[in-house]
Amino acid sequence: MALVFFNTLTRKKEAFHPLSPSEVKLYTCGPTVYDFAHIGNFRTYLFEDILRRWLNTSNYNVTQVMNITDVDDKTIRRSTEKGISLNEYTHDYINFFFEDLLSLKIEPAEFYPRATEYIPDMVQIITHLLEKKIAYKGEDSSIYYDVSKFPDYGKLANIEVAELKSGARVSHDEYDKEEASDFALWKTYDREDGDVFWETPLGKGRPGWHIECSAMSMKHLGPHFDIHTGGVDNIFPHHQNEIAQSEAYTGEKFVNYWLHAEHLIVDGKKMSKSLGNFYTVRDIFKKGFSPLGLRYFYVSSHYRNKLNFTFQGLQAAESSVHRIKDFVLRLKSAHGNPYPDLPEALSKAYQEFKEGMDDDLNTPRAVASVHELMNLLNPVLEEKEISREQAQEVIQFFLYTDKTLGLNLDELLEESLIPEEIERLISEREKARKNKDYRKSDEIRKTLQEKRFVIEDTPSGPRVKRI
RNA sequence: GGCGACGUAGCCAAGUGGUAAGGCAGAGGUCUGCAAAACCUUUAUGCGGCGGUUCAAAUCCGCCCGUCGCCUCCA
Repeated sequence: MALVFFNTLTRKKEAFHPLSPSEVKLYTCGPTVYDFAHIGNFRTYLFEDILRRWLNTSNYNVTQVMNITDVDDKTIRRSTEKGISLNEYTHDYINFFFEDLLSLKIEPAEFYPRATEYIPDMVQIITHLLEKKIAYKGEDSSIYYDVSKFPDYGKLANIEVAELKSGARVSHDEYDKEEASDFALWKTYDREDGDVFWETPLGKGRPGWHIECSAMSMKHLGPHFDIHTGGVDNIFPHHQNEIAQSEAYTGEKFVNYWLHAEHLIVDGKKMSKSLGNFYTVRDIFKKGFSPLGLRYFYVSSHYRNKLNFTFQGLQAAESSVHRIKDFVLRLKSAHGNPYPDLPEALSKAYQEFKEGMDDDLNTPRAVASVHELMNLLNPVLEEKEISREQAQEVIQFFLYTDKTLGLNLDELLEESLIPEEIERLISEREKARKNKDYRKSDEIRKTLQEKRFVIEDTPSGPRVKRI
């Protein structure tokens, strides 16, 4: 089976065909850097990482852009409150964001454009839209997009614009635009903006939110590209508006596949600071959970289903990661007789992993194939009925799956090399144990623990692990 | 009010017509000087409820119940 994605645009699973046979152009909506990103944000970024990794594994060359929104109402307000410049303020949160990406082993995108660095590109698009009479200047001198000029407006979210206009939450009085459903491309300068403004042919002001993504995506990926992703909350209005702006500007189709990640909820409820169920990834690590555990937790659910975060669930993920790591280390020291059924089991595992991933990134299915193989081989390993060469083949399978799952198994295998000094202590301890000198053996175990190695005695001798 | 998603074991989660994957937790066991870890066995006559279609339904249809999301700048 070939790779299929659920496309929000058609609300169907579609076979994936990039515009250019081996290249994929991918735009992923990134953070607004007004605060630390939370575990819900990272669910989406992790989904995008899995997407990127699977495309790579499927032999596509991926060019990924992730924008950084470093100017908006919140960043301006908070930097003003703190009494520092917008740049100073966002600088820190950009760094924190990259640290968090790194800790979760999210592979870097090719480009991380910042909104403030693309003002001229936005101005160019807006100017063109004004010339085409698709945009207009409102009573407050801000520039708005006239959605009635875009026939398919609302299609992405399956929303009728006619109903929008009478929507309960929209009050006409508050706006200087002609229709409540129109949206801002350029916001004219307001006192509250402080020293955040750009003098442009459009007037003194700052960009609206949606326009940055149109400008930055098209700049790096061209007017028409393959995949655009984000959280479900971005479907409307953000992504709809991007389509309207971009297609009106270029006259051609903007994006072929729109993929959206469902939200993470906490204890069955929307995460919010007032409920006390709001966590950043840093909060999670402070509680003693590992980045890989959190990664596995995200992967254990399909990206289009709501994911209910609980500490019990996270603990389960941690346990699963341990089990996988342990299995891989066991494989490393395997040396027995060849296991005749291995080739069949392995090819089945490869096939099921691939089928799961190809089916709209069904990670729970893919992960199950890994566990099934472990369930089959653990008893085999117990009986030493697998050869060193075969164990290597199984390790290759795990490394293959790990290119997508990202549990750092390659590093684990490298680290599993035990320094000579440690080996010496282990054999010394074994000697003491044989002589029933348990005081000495326990002492050595303690010493090893201080050097961050843990000993596990098994019928076939001691095993050592790094902690 | 409009649009939409979801409801499978104690918890998490696959499965969209052929008789319930997988994980965690629990229970029992193996191993062990102790410890820790690991490994093995085991856990849903049933998939929110009630009807219907069918030889066959978690899967299709209808109604109901429940949870949640979006509906103008929240991933």
